[in-house]
Amino acid sequence: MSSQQRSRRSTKRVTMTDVAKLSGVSASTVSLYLRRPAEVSDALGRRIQNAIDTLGYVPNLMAGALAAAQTRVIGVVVPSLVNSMFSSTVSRMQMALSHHGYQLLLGHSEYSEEQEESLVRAFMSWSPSAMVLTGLQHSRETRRILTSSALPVVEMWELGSNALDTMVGFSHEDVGRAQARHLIESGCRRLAFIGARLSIDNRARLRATGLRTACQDLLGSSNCQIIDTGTDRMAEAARKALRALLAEQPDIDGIVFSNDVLALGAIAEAQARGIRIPEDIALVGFGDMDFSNCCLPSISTVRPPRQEIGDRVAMSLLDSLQGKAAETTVDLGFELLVRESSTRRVGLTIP
Amino acid sequence: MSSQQRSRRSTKRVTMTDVAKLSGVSASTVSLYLRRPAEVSDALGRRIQNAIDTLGYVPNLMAGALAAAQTRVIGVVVPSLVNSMFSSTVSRMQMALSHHGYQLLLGHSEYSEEQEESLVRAFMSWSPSAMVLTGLQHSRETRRILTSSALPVVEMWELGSNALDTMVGFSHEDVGRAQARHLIESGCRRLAFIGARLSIDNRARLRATGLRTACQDLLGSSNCQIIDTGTDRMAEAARKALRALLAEQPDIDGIVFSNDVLALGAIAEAQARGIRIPEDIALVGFGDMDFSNCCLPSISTVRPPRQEIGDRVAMSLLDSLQGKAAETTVDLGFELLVRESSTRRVGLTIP
DNA sequence: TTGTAAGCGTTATCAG
DNA sequence: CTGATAACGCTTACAA
Repeated sequence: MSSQQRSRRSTKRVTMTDVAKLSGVSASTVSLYLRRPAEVSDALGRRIQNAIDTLGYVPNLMAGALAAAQTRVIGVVVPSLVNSMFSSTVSRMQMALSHHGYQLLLGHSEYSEEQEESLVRAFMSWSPSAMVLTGLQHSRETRRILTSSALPVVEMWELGSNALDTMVGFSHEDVGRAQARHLIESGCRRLAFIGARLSIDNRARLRATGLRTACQDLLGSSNCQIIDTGTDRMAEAARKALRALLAEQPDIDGIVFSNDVLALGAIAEAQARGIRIPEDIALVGFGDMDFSNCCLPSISTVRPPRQEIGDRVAMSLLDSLQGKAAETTVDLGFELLVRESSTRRVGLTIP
Repeated sequence: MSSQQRSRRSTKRVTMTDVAKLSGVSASTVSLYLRRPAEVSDALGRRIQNAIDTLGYVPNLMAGALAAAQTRVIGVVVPSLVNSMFSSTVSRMQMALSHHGYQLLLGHSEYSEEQEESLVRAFMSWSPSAMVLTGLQHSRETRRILTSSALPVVEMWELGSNALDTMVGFSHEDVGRAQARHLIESGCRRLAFIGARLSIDNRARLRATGLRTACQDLLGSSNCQIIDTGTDRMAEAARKALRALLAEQPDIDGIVFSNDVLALGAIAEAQARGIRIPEDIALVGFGDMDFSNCCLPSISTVRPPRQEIGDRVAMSLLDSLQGKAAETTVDLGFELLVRESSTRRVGLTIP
């Protein structure tokens, strides 16, 4: 009758059972108290809380998640952590969601669909309660995994067709069009687009497309050069790009950049070559970075709703997590900020 | 003898048992195959892999973590996600650690000890395998929790005494001293420090202290004003701070900033007032931001080892996670980048 | 090399 | 409102 004792690793952690023992109730009551305190009598509640405090009990979320078959985790994939636009969004999401007991599992894809897929895979094994992706472009597998998971999914920072579930963002093509219209109204006639990472950054490409479309529509010319700089040392890459652009097309008078750092680099190059901004060339950036309003000339730019996106994603997530129906498309728009780099004195530039 | 059947939520997920059944082996063999494939015969291995593929099995990490009493999660707290210095570090950590199957649970404290504590608390319930904090300043409770957890802990971005476990970073006081020395060698005699968030950013304060110490040592004067701007709209705050500074002390000839955005703002203000940089006032920033080398004048600054910190933290973590002893102090140093904003023509400035 | 069975610390169900 | 007790899906000690 060897009542064999399986020796098992002794996790010296304080468990719910310990709390139950100390407070003289059953574990299920402790569990109930923790999850729905109102349903436990005051007397017991106090005793339990007491035990928790004296023991320093910390619930084991793993066990809880396993038993309840759900976690309070939300997987988030952004292209880059270093890009402060996405960080702002994530930052706001975290603030809002942590208030409701959710944790963010954060990953960056470096603008690669494969990386995104592998992150999604990794996140899925945590059985998250929801997933948030950036943009609408994903690998076939990513789409399949997410679709079949039936999880709430939010795609942010981009609007379009073919969404998985919910979209929160704005139209990048509209941004490009607005930038073009502004430059053209300022008197520019030969526009160009200088972007970083255009080959992989779908949203930047959409803005370039919008620019070109507007050129076509407003100027009747499809001659709008689009230049892709490398990915590193952006400001310097912009200088090089500007040099190349001017060599080929010296009469350029308006340039749109995929971000403000590029614009700043171009300003430096222009100053070095005696090109006047905005008189000779007007510039518009994207992102409204911290410095954009404080350089000389200050940079006209587009402010994306970076924080608003975070807030709305969180809101949407909380809604669907609580079973409420949420809007499936949230268009947050954007703001064109006209500053010195594109403000030409009237009379000088009207053709 | 009512052999009562507890009805339980049917998690329709594919489990390890399903895989086992389909491949005609036991669950433990599947488990073994997943963890140490070499110890399973090739034939079975192939069959198991097959079953996994056809079923689309995704391991449940919760269950695994619970059973093994350990997770592949590392909790990371940074002051701010939006500050790209920390993002770079985190980004590199994630790259390195994800290769070894670790996930990062990321949180930002907004430079508040209380927020940090509550994040640490939240992270602890995931029984992480390690924790990473920023800086050496933590609440008493945070220290207690971490100390008693016996987890590997890394404090990064700061060096000093009183570490919890391992430190990876550099000396901010040394940075301040180096900045002072550089300015003084360039001929400056009346220095000042303009910082954002000085009241809560311990590292910036340490740099200010270093600056003041060096002034004392090299100039024999403790007259080195330290100004704290607000936390928002930094570039504009810097303009205001510069104005205030000049009103009070018009003979200032060297200013150190707690980051490059502030320096950029000050440059704008100086240009607006006809103050020549660096001839009238020499400027040194901190952070080596993307734009620092591309504005006019380019900003002299200090490049912190942002990415190196991430790499070394990951390395250190992996070491201790594998039971190897790791260095407890890793000093990565920093680099003073002398650019136009502090390069005075010789002869002009020697007193 | 493979299988058996005992946990891991919760939550959910259901009976009191 | 409270308490037994059976899952949850996996790992691991141990036996075969």
